[in-house]
Amino acid sequence: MSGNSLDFPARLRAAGLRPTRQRVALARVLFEAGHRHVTAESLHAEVKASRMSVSLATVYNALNQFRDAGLLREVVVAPGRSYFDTNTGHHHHFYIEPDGELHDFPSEKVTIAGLPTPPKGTRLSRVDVIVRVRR
Amino acid sequence: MSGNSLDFPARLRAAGLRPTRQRVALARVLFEAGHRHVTAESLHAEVKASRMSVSLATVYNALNQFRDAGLLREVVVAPGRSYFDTNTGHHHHFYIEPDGELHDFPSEKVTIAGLPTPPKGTRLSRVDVIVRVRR
DNA sequence: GCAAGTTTTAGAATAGTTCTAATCTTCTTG
DNA sequence: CAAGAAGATTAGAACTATTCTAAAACTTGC
Ligand SMILES: [Mn+2]
Ligand SMILES: [Mn+2]
Ligand SMILES: [Zn+2]
Ligand SMILES: [Zn+2]
Repeated sequence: MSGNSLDFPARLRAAGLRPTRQRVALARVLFEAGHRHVTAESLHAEVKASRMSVSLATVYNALNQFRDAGLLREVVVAPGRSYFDTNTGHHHHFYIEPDGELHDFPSEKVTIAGLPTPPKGTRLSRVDVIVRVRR
Repeated sequence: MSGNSLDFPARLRAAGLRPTRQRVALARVLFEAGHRHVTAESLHAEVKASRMSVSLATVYNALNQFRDAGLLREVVVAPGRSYFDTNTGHHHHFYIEPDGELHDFPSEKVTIAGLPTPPKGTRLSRVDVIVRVRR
């Protein structure tokens, strides 16, 4: 009884999205294995290799819709490209600079103490920790 | 006896850069007041308003050279644009999401405990903390 | 099955950034 | 301080990631 069933049409419907062939194919690639970090281009290449072809515009549309629906989270670590993360829970990232690889690490064991209060008139939205490493 | 004198030609030379008219004008705008966070476009607009005109290509060249020389640091917080930061010391950022504003906060009072060790074959390069807030 | 609303798509458009190559400036050397 | 070499600036073209447009193809509820 996992909250993340493999019935992708149902999961899309639950998120308020019509389960079109393209969205189901993308959801399958994104969610059927463990957590993933993809770019629009990498996902497009992957889904193309998996028989069903989906246009790049649709990949961008789906990634933005999935993010807006809370199925994905967007991660900005490098100028010029966005990553989309199937892990929507609290966690942080290693970013391996030369190859552009992202790895999760849990936020549970990490303690951030002494953060100042947000500037006047603002509310906290999210705290991102990016540990940049090189080979 | 500040390490950051207002003799911009000398500072540029010390960084291994020829003190051309354009670079001196940009350095003045960037470094003569306190710490700043600029984008290429915002710096271009600012320097244009200050009498001397500098092409956008030169602004990009100078920002990249200043960063490579250690005079600036590049901050990636939003998809599609880079910020350049005149504060090159250890510190972290508030990012005010709707308006794209960046504010520093010192890393001295912030303690990050329990960070996992970098993946095999990698060395730590930098830890970025971005506190995203909205109005 | 049909109509009504949605989605997909190819290709055009846009935004931020980098590149090209001609011109101009700065520096070195005599 | 003049001349030449090396380096910098610039306009505009090119490039990359992403979004937009509008026409054709789907999905859905009846
Ligand atoms: Mn987006
Ligand atoms: Mn750059
Ligand atoms: Zn992640
Ligand atoms: Zn800063």
